[in-house]
Amino acid sequence: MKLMVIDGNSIANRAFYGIRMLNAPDGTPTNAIYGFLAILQHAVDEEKPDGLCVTFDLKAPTFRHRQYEGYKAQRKPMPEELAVQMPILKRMLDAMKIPRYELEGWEADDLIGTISRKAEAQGWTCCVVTGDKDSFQLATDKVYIKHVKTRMGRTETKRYDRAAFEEEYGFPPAGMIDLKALMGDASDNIPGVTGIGEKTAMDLIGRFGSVEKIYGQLDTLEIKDAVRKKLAAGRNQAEMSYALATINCQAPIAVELEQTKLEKPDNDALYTLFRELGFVKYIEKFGLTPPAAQASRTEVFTGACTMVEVTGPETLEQARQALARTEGTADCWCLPALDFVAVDPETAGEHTAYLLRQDTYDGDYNAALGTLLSPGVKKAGHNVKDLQRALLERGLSPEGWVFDTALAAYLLDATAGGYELEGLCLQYCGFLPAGAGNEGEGGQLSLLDGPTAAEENARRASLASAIGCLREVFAKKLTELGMDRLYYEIELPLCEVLARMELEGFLVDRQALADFGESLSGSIALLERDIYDMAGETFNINSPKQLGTVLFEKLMLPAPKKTKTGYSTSAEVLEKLLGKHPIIQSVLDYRQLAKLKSTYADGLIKVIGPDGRIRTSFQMTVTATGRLSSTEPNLQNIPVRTELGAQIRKMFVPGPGNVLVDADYSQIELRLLAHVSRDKVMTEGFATGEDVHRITASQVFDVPLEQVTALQRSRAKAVNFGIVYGIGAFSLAQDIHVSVAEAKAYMDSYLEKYSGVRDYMKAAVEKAKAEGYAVTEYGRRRYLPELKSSNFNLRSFGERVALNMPIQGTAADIMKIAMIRVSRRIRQEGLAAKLLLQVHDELIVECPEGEKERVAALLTEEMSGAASLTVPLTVEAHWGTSWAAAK
DNA sequence: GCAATCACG
DNA sequence: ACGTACGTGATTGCT
Repeated sequence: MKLMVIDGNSIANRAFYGIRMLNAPDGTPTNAIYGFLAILQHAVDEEKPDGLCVTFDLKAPTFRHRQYEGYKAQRKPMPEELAVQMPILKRMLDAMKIPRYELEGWEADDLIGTISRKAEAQGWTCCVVTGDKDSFQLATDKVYIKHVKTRMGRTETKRYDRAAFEEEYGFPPAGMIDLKALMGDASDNIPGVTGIGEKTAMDLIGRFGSVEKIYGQLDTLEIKDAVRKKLAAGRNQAEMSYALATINCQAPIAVELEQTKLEKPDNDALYTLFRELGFVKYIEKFGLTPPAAQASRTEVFTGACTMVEVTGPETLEQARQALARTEGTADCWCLPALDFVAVDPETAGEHTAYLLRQDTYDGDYNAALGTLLSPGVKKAGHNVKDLQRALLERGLSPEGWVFDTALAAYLLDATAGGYELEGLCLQYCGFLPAGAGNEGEGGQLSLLDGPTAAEENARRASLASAIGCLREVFAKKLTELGMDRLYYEIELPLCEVLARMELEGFLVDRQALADFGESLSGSIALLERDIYDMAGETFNINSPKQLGTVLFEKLMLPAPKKTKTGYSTSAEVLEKLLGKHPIIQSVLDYRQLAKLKSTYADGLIKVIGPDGRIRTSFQMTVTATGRLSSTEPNLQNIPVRTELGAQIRKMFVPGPGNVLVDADYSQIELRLLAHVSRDKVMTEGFATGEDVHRITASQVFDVPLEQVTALQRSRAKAVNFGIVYGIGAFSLAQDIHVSVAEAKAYMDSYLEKYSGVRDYMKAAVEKAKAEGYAVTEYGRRRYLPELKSSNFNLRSFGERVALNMPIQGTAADIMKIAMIRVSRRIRQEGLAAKLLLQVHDELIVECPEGEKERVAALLTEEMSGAASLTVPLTVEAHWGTSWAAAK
């Protein structure tokens, strides 16, 4: 029999510091709980114990405090973020039916010692799971320590039984006490002998065995006289430290090993807890089901309805009629794969769900889909933009979508990370759709038998009905949070605009891209040879590790300032070394060309469609601020800043007879800063139509506008940017290569001249602190639990975000409004123009040559008119026969 | 699967 | 004393 004893506080601590911040849906930090569970699971899997229990420290002073008042005196209190997790962690253990032991006046280690001795006495093996070394002294032939280390989010364990301990330390486990008696323990404030550190102590114990033996023959030991002196002087300290470090295995607790035997968790309690914490994965892993009280609700959405598979004209007509009866009420739910349509059994008056699948439909599947999802049927879906794109690809109408559960979840919490239907359903509706977790994740179920067709259909029905349930909950919440306009008038209408943009794609000149790639290959080969020559060896220049070794060890270039897991070889570091060795320039050039080739030349060629066009995918639920992002490929980071990189933009072209029109907002974020801060000076500056950075330079450096130098303007520009990001003087100094004092002077001068901005910055942070979130002019939120953190860095980050999010986010809102307006105007005016791309403050449209003036004017009007601010919202539009030419 | 790097606004 | 700017995504190397 084997007992596993877990050192609760120690493991919670490891988990807390080793795992990135996690939050439950309500904002409660959960990283320590999550990590504890992960470590627990891992340890149980490895050790397969028969019994399991956890010990905890209590706040009350222990007998050691009475022995020595300095004991743990300088120990910092547990961080608030961890402290709030402890009661929840204990609740979790209770729900898991894992006994936990804590005793006033005793430490967890004493309890562990007591329990392990008892287990040993009854012939059990005992495994102690801890992150500290204190309990190593407990190791015997039957008791071993499983030492847990977390680093970089990974947990590693090492087993210390008596033999392993002796091998590593060179003396038996009990020597651990003697070791501490001599060297002390800073974290517990155990003094040890003054002047004796780890090395000396290890040596002494290794050679002479124990404190007792050392003091018994102190005068004759073969040691340096200095050490002998220190030992003699510290005898009292050593004896007291010995006592403090000794784990007392006689704690008065009643432990019945029988009680520790593994039991099935309390399903209802654990389900409820995991649901509160948002631990969807663990609900699946533990096979938990909703408590009976919630089950009735689940049933409505899963098993209770009849399933009609639409397999031909007859069933199609039946489904069409059912849908017609529900017209206008949005009770048709569509699965992401566009292969399932369900009708709410309650509102439709009949408990029926209709399933249409391409593989089982006998007839024109597209036509059937068009019938079920016609514009007149008001539909709710999850990721509507993708559904619309799929419909458009089949030549069907993308209209009639009135709710998107993914978008709603995103507006409710933009930093949640993912918006899987299963997780949302659990979090907001209180049940997990049937069959969730039975697939994927390498679960055993899927390895044995796949679900039967009926089970699979039930799963789909359940998922589809989750959309119906979520819609009810979300619609209410959006209204409560004042997000109706943002949702129904911005996000939802934008879906169709984006779906059409994705479908359209951007034509690229494949041949030119290939030629460019070829020419890069040539240059890269030359640079490669030069670099190898200068290095005196060949190595992988793409490997920062190898490059670091060559530059800083072989060529002995001056020690780089930045080190994390080795040398940093970033462009920023290399640029500082530019004059020192010719290899640096070559490496920088190599890096630039390699990037252009791999990511852009080769990377883009790979994704060109058969019609020569590249189709990106816009993500609407990714960013914390409300911006879009672009993936597979990312068309929002096509090079432009360097001349060579900008070549790539020459290969983005219009179709025959067409031109590209490019329109971008001029300084939209700074204009928004002027607007939201109501700063008089900045607002007036924008009203004059002068260059903002120039105006700022004139203000900050106190010179007339016409005397502003190029250097002053560029520094002012950096300050302008920095302010929007909530920068500090240090970073500004780094950025523009001036002293910190000088940077600070610029910022002070800036905030004095633009005092409205200073007031705004203060007010924005205070407001976010009071309300718990930052918000845009259109009501988009970003929750900021960081603002309450006791961690200085995390809190400072929250403060910068509180400044930046309303600005970046409002700009994103305005651009979304503009896109919808532009799209409507193009349709109203009957133009052939097509929106192709959005790059945050820029729109690219392709249109026939003859439309270019009208389109440029239209873009300018609709973008400028998308918001009315206290400053003009200026737009610049250009056209040309490539993206490069249209800038 | 993560870290380092670098492309964009 | 700390540690140093907001928001993204793709590629590469390495464990």
